[in-house]
Amino acid sequence: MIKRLQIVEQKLQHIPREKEGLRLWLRIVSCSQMVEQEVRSMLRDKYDSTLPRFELLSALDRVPDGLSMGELSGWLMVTKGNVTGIAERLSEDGFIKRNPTPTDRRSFCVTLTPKGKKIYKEMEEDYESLLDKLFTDVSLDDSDTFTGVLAKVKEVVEELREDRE
Amino acid sequence: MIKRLQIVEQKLQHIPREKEGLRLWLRIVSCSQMVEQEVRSMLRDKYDSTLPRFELLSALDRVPDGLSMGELSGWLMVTKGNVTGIAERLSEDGFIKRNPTPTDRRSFCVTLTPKGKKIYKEMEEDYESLLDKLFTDVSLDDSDTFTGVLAKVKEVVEELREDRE
DNA sequence: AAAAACAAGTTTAATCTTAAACTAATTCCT
DNA sequence: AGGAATTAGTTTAAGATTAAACTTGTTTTT
Repeated sequence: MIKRLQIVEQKLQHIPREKEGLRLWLRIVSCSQMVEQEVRSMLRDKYDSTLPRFELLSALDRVPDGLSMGELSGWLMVTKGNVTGIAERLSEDGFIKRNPTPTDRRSFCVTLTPKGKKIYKEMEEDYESLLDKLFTDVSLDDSDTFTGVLAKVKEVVEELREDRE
Repeated sequence: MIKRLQIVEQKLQHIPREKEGLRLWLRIVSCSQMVEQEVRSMLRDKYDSTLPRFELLSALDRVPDGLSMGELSGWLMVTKGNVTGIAERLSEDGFIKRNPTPTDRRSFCVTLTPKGKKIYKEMEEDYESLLDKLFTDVSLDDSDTFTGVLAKVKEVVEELREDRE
């Protein structure tokens, strides 16, 4: 059985040395895909849940006062329509609650229910220990280098977007 | 208007310094999301196309003899059912062709049509110049560090998977 | 050669995702 | 105050994605 790692390397061989950005990008994507796959498997097998659901719960857990649908959309970096769907299902399962906002009748304040808090705590523990395992070999130095690079790239994207507006 | 960058940083503040792996992972994810968003916009606005379509064409462009559906699935790291759908739409648009394999009647050899080759070449140029722009500030040294880190993480994931089998 | 095991792709049902159009509420402008 | 512009969130239509069940063809085993 051929390893996915090998496939990616095979893919990268076709890319000339000058295009280092492209090379790096493809490596980032393939690594992300693999890690996400692991996280998804864990969430599905152990909690019958998904990554988007987990991420929404995670956002709410970090902001005990709750978030509006729009804030969730920004926080998760997905469209508002997307949040509507995920929140709907989480709400049906009783993990979150959509409270009316007194000052704005269009808006909700979404919060975790006790049930949601409880399940999230368990998920979070498994999630963090999985990532800890996967990133265990990464030194603090490398992590800092990495962080700097990612920040630069994100800055460039931000600038590009601002130019468009 | 609040920047996504700021939202991510806000998110990360809640994470204790010990959990460096988690921190790094969230940074990778948010950076990937932003870059992918840019690529998607470009492909949609300029080619009325999508990233999965582009990636399938890209795989075929690099292997002129063609790939089977299963090979495409491995190459793109997605399920076979997923490939079926994307290939179907690309085929309808006349960008790819599914040729029968003489030695195995279950299998196809998928190749680019001339039309597909032509459009891919144009897309590829835009894609590469976009990534070049986004990664322009990344030094070769940093890129090497990065590559090492990513390789390590992927190794760990591979090992984890092997253990499961 | 027949049965069993396996492999290549497709289908299905569910969730996710997006962009764009839409509804309803709020704010801004004059 | 009253109309215009903006904003919060939903809906819609189409594609992407997955896991699991399935169909058909190939290989292995006995």
